[in-house]
Amino acid sequence: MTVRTRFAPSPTGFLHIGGARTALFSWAYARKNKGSFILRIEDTDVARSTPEAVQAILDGMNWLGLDWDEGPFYQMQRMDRYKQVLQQMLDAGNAYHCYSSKEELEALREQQMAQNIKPRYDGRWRPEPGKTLPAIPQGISPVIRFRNPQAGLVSWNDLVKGTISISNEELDDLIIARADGTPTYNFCVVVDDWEMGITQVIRGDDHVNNTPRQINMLMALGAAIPQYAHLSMILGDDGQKLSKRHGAVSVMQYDEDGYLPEAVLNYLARLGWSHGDDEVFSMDQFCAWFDLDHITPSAAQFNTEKLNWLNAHYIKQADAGYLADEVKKRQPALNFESGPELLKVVELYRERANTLNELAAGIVYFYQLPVIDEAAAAKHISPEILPVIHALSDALAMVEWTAAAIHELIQKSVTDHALKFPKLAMPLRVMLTGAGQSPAIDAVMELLGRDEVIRRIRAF
RNA sequence: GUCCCCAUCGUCUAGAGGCCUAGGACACCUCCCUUUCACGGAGGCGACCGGGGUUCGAAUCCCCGUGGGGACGCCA
Repeated sequence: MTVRTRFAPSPTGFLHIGGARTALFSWAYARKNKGSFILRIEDTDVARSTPEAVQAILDGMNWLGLDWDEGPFYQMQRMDRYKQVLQQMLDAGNAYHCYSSKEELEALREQQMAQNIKPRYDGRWRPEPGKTLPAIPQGISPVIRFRNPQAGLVSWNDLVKGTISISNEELDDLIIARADGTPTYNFCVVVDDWEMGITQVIRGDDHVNNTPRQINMLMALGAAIPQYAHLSMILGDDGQKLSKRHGAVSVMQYDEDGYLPEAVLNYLARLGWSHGDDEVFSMDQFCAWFDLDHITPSAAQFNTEKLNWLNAHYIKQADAGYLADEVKKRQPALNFESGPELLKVVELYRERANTLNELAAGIVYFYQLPVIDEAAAAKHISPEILPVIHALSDALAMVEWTAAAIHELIQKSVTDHALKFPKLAMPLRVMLTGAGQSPAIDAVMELLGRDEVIRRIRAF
């Protein structure tokens, strides 16, 4: 059977890191098995769904390069079909109208909680042979409930967690259509997974409890039951649950912060999944290796340090032209025509940066006068060394302008004055770059250019 | 409260009864490289939640604790 997986976010916010990993695994499973990956937007919560959120999710998927084969399908555009199935279930006696008010149900819940039992619908409107239903109240539009089996066990072999069994006694008759007639989440999922021919449902483990209900409905419809794989959640850097107000950020924020999609993808792939000791791999490699057997069932804590390490790795590997473009995008105010070729500067600086933003910030002094770190200046630029540097700058005016020749010249000056190399290199570094750390000073000088180097030295 | 799930270094993980005096990666520490800071290289520190079983043998299987998480919506 051809593998068909899906990613089914609800457009109530951006695509965050947890959703991204769910999408990644679902996508990879389809790619690995030469199947199809379907994108479905679950927008039946009209009050909370927004077109902006849909776009944000699409943007996130695109940035990561998670391409889908079918969709995006929008559940709100499938209303007619849901209503048909709803009617079909009503006709077959698998569903029924319930006239209980929200207040009534709330009271029931509170009463059950007070008795320390699991709150659930008591079936007061559930038709049974020989049972007399309450009189239908006037002016109330009923909801539709699924007639869940009352005995037996629902169990499935979860591809991540192993066998999970839940007794039907734990389940109640869930609402599948609201009073206004719109179907609810669990019902839409069932109809869609069925009709879209989903073979493996890969989703967050907050859905474990929905699974037995969905299986029961699928069975009532005579539909094939897909396999389920429930991914555990991702915790924040501090071990706390991610939430809107705590650590949950859009994947696009990682773009803004200077992370490469390759790094984020590679990091996410290794969060909860492993392939022996392999840590760094491409998405092609990942798709070839990916399996559900090696997914951890336990929750994983996000670790920015490791992401940084991977990001630094991908910056070292990246095409210099790509890095240059990213730097330009991140330094819109700089005039790159006024200094050395950006490609060369990027090559010099790339291995010192963990993020594109660090790279972009690090190369600024090549294109505008640096802000001098006063502490570094005080430490390295002494009155005694100044004449030596000035003499050196005179000599620089006529040396061949290559890093090697410049280095030789500095070395000669060092020898002539019986100094150690840093005695000259450090003050030069501060004068030219503003700070006490930089790439090799001769390489910096070569790129900066003779005129600019002499100008900056003469300012002291 | 009820039900479900989870549990190896600080973190991500390897581990499917003997290959484990538990391996790798990030972080941290030391040394090397060096012109500073990085990069890179070599080392080091560091874990099987507890208790009972099963077995010749358990990180691995079972049970009970403990701890953590999730679900219990006319949200998804």
